[in-house]
Amino acid sequence: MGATIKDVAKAAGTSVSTVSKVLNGHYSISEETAQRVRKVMKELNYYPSASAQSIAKGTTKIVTVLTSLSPNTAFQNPHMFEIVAGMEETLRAKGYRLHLRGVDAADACEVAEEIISRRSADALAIHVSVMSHPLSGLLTKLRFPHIVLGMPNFESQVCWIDNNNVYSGTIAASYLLGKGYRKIAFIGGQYYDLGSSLRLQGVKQELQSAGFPLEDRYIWLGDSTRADGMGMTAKLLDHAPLPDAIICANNYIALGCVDALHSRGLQIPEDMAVLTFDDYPFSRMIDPPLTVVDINVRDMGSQAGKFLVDMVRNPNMQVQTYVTTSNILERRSTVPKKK
Amino acid sequence: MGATIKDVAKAAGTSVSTVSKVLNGHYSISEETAQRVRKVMKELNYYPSASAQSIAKGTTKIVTVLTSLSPNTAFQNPHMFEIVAGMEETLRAKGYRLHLRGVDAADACEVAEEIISRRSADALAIHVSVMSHPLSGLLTKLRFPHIVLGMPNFESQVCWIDNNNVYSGTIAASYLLGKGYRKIAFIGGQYYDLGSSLRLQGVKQELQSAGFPLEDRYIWLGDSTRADGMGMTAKLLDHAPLPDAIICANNYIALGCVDALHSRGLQIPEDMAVLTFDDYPFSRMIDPPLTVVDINVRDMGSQAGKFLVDMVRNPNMQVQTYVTTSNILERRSTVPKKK
DNA sequence: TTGAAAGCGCTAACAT
DNA sequence: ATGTTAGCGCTTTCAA
Repeated sequence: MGATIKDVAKAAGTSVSTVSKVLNGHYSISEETAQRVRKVMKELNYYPSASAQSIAKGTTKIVTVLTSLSPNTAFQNPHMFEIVAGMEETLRAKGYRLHLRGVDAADACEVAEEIISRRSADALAIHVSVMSHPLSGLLTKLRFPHIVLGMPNFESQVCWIDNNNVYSGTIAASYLLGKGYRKIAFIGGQYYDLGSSLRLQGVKQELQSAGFPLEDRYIWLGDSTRADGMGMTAKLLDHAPLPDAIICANNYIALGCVDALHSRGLQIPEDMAVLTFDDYPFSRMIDPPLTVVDINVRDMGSQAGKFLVDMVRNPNMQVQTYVTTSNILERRSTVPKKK
Repeated sequence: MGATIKDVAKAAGTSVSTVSKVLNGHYSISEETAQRVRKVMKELNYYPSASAQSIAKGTTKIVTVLTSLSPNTAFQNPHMFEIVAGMEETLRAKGYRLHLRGVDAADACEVAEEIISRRSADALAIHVSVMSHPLSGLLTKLRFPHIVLGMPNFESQVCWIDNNNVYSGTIAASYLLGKGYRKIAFIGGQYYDLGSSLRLQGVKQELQSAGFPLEDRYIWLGDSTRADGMGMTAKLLDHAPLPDAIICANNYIALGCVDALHSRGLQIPEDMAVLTFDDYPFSRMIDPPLTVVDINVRDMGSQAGKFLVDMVRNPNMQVQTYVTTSNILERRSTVPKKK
C-alpha cells in the first residue's frame, strides 16, 4: 500500500501529468494510453492520495456535520442520525465524504470558523439545535456553503431545510377524510410549539376546504407529554358529541391519548381512530400500532446533501430554504376491522 | 479565511520553518519568538491547512467508521450511533476527526482497501454487521489500525470490542437476588443467538454460585420477537410453581413478556418482576417502565476511539479484544410498591 | 535558536 | 497527444 502517481507513470512509461490527466478524465488523452495507465493502476493497486488532491485542487470533497452528540442523542433524537445517514448516502454518490463533528451551541461558531479557515471541509451542515446568531452571521458574511438542518427559530439569512409541517397536517386530515372520518379532533402542543402549531394549521386548512371545518371544542393544546396527552384526550371524552378520530401532534401526546382511550374501555380504531406524526420505533410497538404521517427524514438528509454539493459547485446559488414532503404510513389505529 | 504559513512568517518577520516549529511545539524555539508568532496567528486568524499537514506528515488524523447506513438504521439500531457519538467525542479530544462511511457487507472490504491505499484515514472502525472474511484478512495482512464494533461471529485475528454479555447476565441475576427474588426465570433467543446465550450463561453462573441454581423448567428459548416473548412467558405461567422474576434476553422478548403477564391479569412487579437488557427508548415508555441492565454503549465507543489512537501511535500493539462493563438502571418493573 | 531548501503527491498551465 | 515544470501549504533535515 503506497503506490504514488510517480510509480504509475514509471510503470506505464508515461509522465505523471499524463497519469493525472487520465485520473481526471482530461479530454486530451488518447484512449490507448488511458487504457494502459488504468491497467497499471489496477496492478499497482493505486489510488490517488486524498490529501494531495485536496491541496492541489484547493477542495476537500468533505462535508462536515456540526451537531450535538451528547450522551443519548442517538436514542432521543434518532431523526438526526437518519438525516445524517441520508446525507451521507447522496454525498457519497457525488464523491463527497462526511465528517461528523460534535459541538454544543456555545462553541459551534468557533468550530465553524476553524473548519472554514483550515479548509478542512467544502461545506457545513449544521443541526438547528446548535445554531446561534454569531454562527448565522459568520455563514452569511463568508458566504460559505452551508445548510441548517431544521428551521432556525430566529430571523436570519442562512439556508435551511425542514419538513413541511403544514403540509403534513393537510395530509393527515385528507387521509382521515378519505377513510370516512368526519368528526376529527386535534390535540397538540402549546401555541409556541412551532411544529405542532403548523401541523394544526394544515389540519384546519384541509378540513375547512373539504367542508368539515375543525370545531374549536375539538382542539386541545397542552404540553408534549404523555400525561398531557392523557389529559387532553380525557377532556375530549368528557364532552359529547365525541369525535371519531383524533390527530395527535406528536408521539408523546399520542401515547397518552392511547392510554386514555384504553382506560375508558374504548376500542382503537373501532370507537375512535388515532393518528400522529413521525414514525418512531414505538409507533409500531404500541397496541394498536399507530398510523403516522411520516416526514421522511432520510429524504431530508438526502436533499440537504444534494443542495450542499450544488452550492459548492455554484457558490452564487441563492436558494435559501428547502422543504420536504411527507406521507402516510397506515397502520391499525385508523383501519377498523371488517365485520 | 485564507492566511497561510507564509503570511504568518512574513507578518512575524520569521521564516516559515520557524512558524511550523511553533505550530508543532518544537523544543528549539525561544519562548519569545513563539509568543510573537502565536500572536500573529491570532491576528491573522490562521489555522494550518488540514490537507497540507496530512500530506507533509503522512498522517491524516482521521478515523473512518465503516457501517451500514441503510434506511431506518437510526431507528432500528440507535446503539450504533451512540457508539459513534462516544467515539467521536474521545477522538476529538485526542485531535482526531471522524468520518462516517456507509457500506454494505459486500463492498466493505473494497472500500477499506481504497481508504487504506488513499491514506484517507489513519484507522478504521468497522461495525460488525459489515464484517466479512476478506475484510478480516485485509486488516490483519496489512496490520492496519482497526477495531470491529461488536464481536465477529467467526474466528479471526481482528481487534474487536463488545460489551460483556456474560457479565451483564451476572449483574442481572445478582441484582434480582439482592432484591429478594429467588425463583428466577430466563426467556431468551435461540442457542445461536450469541448475545442471548452469553447473558443466559452469566445468569446461570451467578445464580449457581449464590446457591439458587437456575432450574431448567425456568428456561425457555425462542425467537427474539414480541410474539415469542408472549409464548415463552405463557409456558412459564402454565406450569407451577411460578417464578417470581423473569429475565428477558432482550427488549423484544420483554415486550411480549409484559403482554402475556398483563393478559393473565398479573401485576408487574408485585406478582412477577421483569428485567431485560439494553436501554431502549421504549423500555421506559411501556407500563411499567422496565428495569434494564444497560450496556453503556457510549462508553464502548469511547474506548474504541481510545484504542484506535493508541494503535495508530504504537502500531505494534497486540491487544486484540476489549470488553466493556454494564450496570443496572432500576425502574418500576422490579420495584414493588410498598404496602 | 533560526533559516534555506528539499520534499510530500498531486494538479494545471504551458510547451512541445 | 504528451511532457515539463511550477506550485499547493506544510514539515523536516541540514546548515548556519
